[in-house]
Amino acid sequence: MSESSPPKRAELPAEPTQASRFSKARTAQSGALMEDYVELISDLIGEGGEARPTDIARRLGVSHPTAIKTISRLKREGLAVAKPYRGVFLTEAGENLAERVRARHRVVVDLLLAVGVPAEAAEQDAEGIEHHVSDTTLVAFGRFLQRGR
Amino acid sequence: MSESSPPKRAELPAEPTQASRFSKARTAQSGALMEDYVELISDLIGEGGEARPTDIARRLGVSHPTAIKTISRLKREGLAVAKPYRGVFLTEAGENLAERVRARHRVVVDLLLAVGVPAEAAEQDAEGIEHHVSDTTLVAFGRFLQRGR
DNA sequence: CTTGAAATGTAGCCAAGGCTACATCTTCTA
DNA sequence: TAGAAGATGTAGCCTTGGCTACATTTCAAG
Repeated sequence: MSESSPPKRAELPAEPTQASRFSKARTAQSGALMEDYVELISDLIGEGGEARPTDIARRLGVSHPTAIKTISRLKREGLAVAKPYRGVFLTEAGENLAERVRARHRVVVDLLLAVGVPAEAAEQDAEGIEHHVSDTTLVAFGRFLQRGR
Repeated sequence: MSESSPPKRAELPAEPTQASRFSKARTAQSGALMEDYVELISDLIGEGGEARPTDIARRLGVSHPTAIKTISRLKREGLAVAKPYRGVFLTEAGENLAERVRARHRVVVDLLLAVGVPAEAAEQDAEGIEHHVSDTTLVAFGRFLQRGR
């Protein structure tokens, strides 16, 4: 193919940068649900000693079959274990993930509060925001909070 | 049904609050793609006078059929218009949305920078975060930035 | 020890958002 | 002005994350 032919039309520079930004945002969003489940299961076990699909569904605001289906994926990905009609439990990997998610959630909420977001909105928005906060940003948030106190 | 029967098991308080938080986070994420498309289309038209599906696909990092399918949804929802083999254009509603999204994006990036997030990470993360920033939080961000300068 | 309510699980449906493969249209250029 | 290249569009498939409807299992009262 001849390299000499000039661009036919506008020819934008392709910008792989922007494309990868969008891709990454979408990919991040994919694991978000898993993170929510894992964190919630960990919380439920902490609160009442067990995590039942029905409680998970209720807390997440979804139907119980939806919860059960997602729990299957959790099992498939090695984050949880569950035997039929018994509760759900986290694997080592699941617990680790839960702890990381919990820590990140705290930092995000604290940061929102620190910049003046009302408590209610901070909790609300953090639920969505946290899944898109990279490690780099998380560290920056931490430093900012440190400075502030 | 007899109200007298005591709870059989743990009986958690149902917490509609938390459930609705999660639900809202998921719903927000649903419109995210539409917002990205609308903003990008607006940008492309601004840059080169037209928005072609191929360019949209490239900038978003998806295949062109995916872009085309999403553009159909944009049309279906009254945000864009397009005639076959001609470019894509925004309706009044689409333009308005684009402007709001653009403004919000700026504020989010600025806030991240203001709290010390490195530029690269700020741009990267803002792409995902912005879709979960409520009006309340946006206003708070604005005030914080105001104070800072 | 029976039994019925609540929990759990299964089947099958839907829309969104991806993809590849293939078909068709436009447009630039030789 | 005829081709070929590139843009556009269509078909069909996949996974995720929802749902409802129905079947099965547990378990606490009676």
